[in-house]
Amino acid sequence: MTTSDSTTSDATLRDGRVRAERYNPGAIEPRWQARWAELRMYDTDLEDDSRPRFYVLTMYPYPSGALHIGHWYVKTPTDAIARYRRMHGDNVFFPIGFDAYGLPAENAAIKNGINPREWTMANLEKMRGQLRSMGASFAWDSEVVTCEPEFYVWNQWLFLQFLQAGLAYRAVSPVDWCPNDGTLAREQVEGTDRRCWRCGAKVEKRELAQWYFRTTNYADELLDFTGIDWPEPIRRMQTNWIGRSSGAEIVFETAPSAHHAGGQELRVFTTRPDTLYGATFMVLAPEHPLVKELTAPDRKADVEAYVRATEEKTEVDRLSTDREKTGVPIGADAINPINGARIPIFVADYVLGSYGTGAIMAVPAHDERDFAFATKYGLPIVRVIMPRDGDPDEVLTEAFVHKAADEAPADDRTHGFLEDIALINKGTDAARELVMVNSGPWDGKPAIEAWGGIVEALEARGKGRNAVTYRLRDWLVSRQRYWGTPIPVIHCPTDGPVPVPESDLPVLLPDEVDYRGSGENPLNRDEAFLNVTCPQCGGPAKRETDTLDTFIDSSWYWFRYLSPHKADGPVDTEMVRMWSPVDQYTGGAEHAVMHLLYSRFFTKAMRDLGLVTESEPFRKLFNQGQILGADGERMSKSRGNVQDPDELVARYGADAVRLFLMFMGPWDQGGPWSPTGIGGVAKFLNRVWAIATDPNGTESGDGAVAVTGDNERPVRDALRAAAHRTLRDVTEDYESFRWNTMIAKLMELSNTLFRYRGTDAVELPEWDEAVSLLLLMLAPAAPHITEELWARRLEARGEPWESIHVQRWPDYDERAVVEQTREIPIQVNGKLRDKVTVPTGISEIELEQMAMARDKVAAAIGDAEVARVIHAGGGRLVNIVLRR
RNA sequence: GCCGAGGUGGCGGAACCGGCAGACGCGGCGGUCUUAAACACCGCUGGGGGCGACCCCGUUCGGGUUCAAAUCCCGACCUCGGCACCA
Repeated sequence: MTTSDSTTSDATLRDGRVRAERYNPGAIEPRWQARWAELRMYDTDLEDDSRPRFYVLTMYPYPSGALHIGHWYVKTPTDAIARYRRMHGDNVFFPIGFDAYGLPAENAAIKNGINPREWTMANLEKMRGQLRSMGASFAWDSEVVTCEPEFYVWNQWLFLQFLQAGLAYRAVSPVDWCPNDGTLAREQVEGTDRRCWRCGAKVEKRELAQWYFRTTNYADELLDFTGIDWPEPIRRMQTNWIGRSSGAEIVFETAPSAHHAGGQELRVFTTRPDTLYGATFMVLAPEHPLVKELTAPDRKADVEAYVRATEEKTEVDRLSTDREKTGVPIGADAINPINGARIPIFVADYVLGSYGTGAIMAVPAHDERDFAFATKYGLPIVRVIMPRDGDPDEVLTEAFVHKAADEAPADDRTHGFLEDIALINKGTDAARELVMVNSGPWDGKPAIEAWGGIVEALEARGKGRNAVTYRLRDWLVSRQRYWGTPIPVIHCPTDGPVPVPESDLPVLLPDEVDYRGSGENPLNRDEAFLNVTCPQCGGPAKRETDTLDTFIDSSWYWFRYLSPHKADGPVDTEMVRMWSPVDQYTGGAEHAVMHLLYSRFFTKAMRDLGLVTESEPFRKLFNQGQILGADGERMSKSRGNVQDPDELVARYGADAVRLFLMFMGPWDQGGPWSPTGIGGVAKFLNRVWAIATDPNGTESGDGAVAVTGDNERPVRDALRAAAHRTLRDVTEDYESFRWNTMIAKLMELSNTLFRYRGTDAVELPEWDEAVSLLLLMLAPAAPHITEELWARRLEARGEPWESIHVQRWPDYDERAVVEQTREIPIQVNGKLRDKVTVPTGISEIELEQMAMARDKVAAAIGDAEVARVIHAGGGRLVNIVLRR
């Protein structure tokens, strides 16, 4: 391949010299992109068993219309990882695809009357081109597009398997409902004021029959991150989201009264069974199923009014923590199973229907919320735990909250509460100093003993047991939307919901849509889609019109990359076995409790269905930061602060944009977008170009002297030292994705080489080696310019072309990096006074003498007495300490 | 309120283990080249003082440990992200 034709922009200067060819990314980049595609250089032979496999994955984009700079920010450094691994000889798989189902397509359809499929496909085609303009080494032959039947049929198939395995079920329950977007998963409701994650509208509650996936089955396993290397904040967020609390379920019974026979069981969950004697009332959530039944006739009006008021109350009001507690008595009592005490029952909205059993035993002495409620309504407060030397009659002014588990080692805590009985034995002495009071036989005993002892006592009588509760809910997967995977279910008037037989899959999503300008699911009006016969009885039935949450697609798409067109199953189990888990995943932290948790759930569920062998999807995860708009706000079309990468690419080239994004700062940090500074990396690339194409150029630095016989050796050593030290340090930076310092070091090397430009040094083999190393080190980050310069080097030597991207990553030479001399800072009393340059092997005594002999050092010491001299860090620094 | 990340020049950031604070780049100032501008190239650029060799101050703030602290400890303050009556 000839390389020196199209980029030439030679100009003859007035003095007759020919100006060297300038770096012209606009000419180079598309040419190499086409060449790589033509050679299918990045398609992966998945069967290749001869090399180590490395699966690099970046979160697939939603085809929203156009790439923005944020896509570049995550994808181009990920490409550098892929290219770097390839240079280590790995068989790298770096696929790409599109998360093609989702709301924006429908919103566009409603607004502009465009068919969602056409809209999506047009965007997708445009974005394919943009993705290619990155010069990323994607394995395009493995592309997955989730709105294609060959993909979503397996969503349906998996749904049926889940159904059969009891991992999917249908239930009527209050769901989060967005007026624009319909049903939302709990994770898709954001903020205290509960807004839709997509459109920002206020989310309401609605009672609907919906499909769920049983994520809670895996709650405990999802808490276990063994074997995966994920950022601590993500693990924390998931752990908190799952919210495991260990405690006890205790059975209260209603007391007989004028209107009620009593004996009705009321179960509560508590993390503090040790406080059972201090329970002075009970609270039911307004949604609690027994509220109606237990309410006394004379309390009915009040209770109903309260329950209705709760329903009407906005979620903002209900959930704000600092709101005053409210509630009403229902006119019934309960019996405390431990001591037979009769305590009143209230309904109050500070108890949530959706957590635990929807009912609590209230222990005002030891719970802040219960304390506030009891104080407000004048209910008794009975202290049951106090310090060993405390006064049992002391009046509490606030709840005495002391979680025994706080005394246990932090590692053993789950959510700050007692993990299990075994933990009690780990309680420290401080915990043992908290003793029971007002608790019958337990008085005087340490609270941490009562914790388990009381549960045991209850258990013996069938009134309680150890129990674990999670904040995690099952995953609501139904969406009242058109543009998604149809749920493969048929509703029959006689047989109820009936799964579509596997042989009838896929249930194709009809392409013709009639929106009539409303947001209502058009499937509800599609008679051909709707009317079917029941697979069981053959009678007329209706198809389910809800579609699956698009997060289902992203919960297993990376498995599908390994066999995107496989027609007889969702995954190729053998390929998955070879390639799983993904070695390196990159994407945004905003998916912490959604995609990244769902993916773990799916992997475990698919494992239990025998489809995959691994339990975790992604071995290593890196969360890059987010690029904000110049205004510091999230980039969005509506704010008008979106940066279009195409403009930058047109002006500076893809390599410069890639480098600039990497150079901005630490990758996990992100930050507001500002194009100031992109000129700096462009200048760097220009210099690299000048160094490689025109070493004799004159517009160079003047730091280096001409090479003569006298100084040839030091120049050679200096060139080698610069190149090999850079290689040593840059390799480390690549390994830990520290792009900004990696590029800074390459800039330093190029600055060094630039200073030698135009001198005889460029005739030395060490110069050639340094230039070669510079290109190799830069290749993963700036693939086009390095490929071009590499090709020219080969051409100049008459060697056949071979891509720089298949070269081996070089090893640095230990001998080259050894320092002959070293500059040692000399401190007096910790203040820098001078520096001395000494041979590296110098003894401490000699160094000390040299240091003392320096004028500045002597002046700083004056006539004070030297107390001692510190030689720090293996001769890195000398500190002379004076006697005071 | 709870959990997490962070606070270093005019700006983005570097300093990984306590050991020369400010690498690298942007911006700014001065200069070379040019009719001019752009490009390119060279020099200076944390603050203050001094003619000067140099000196003092300086990593959000206040304490502490240490020969030595941006780095470790204690206590504040501020910014960002997540969760939010979870019994």
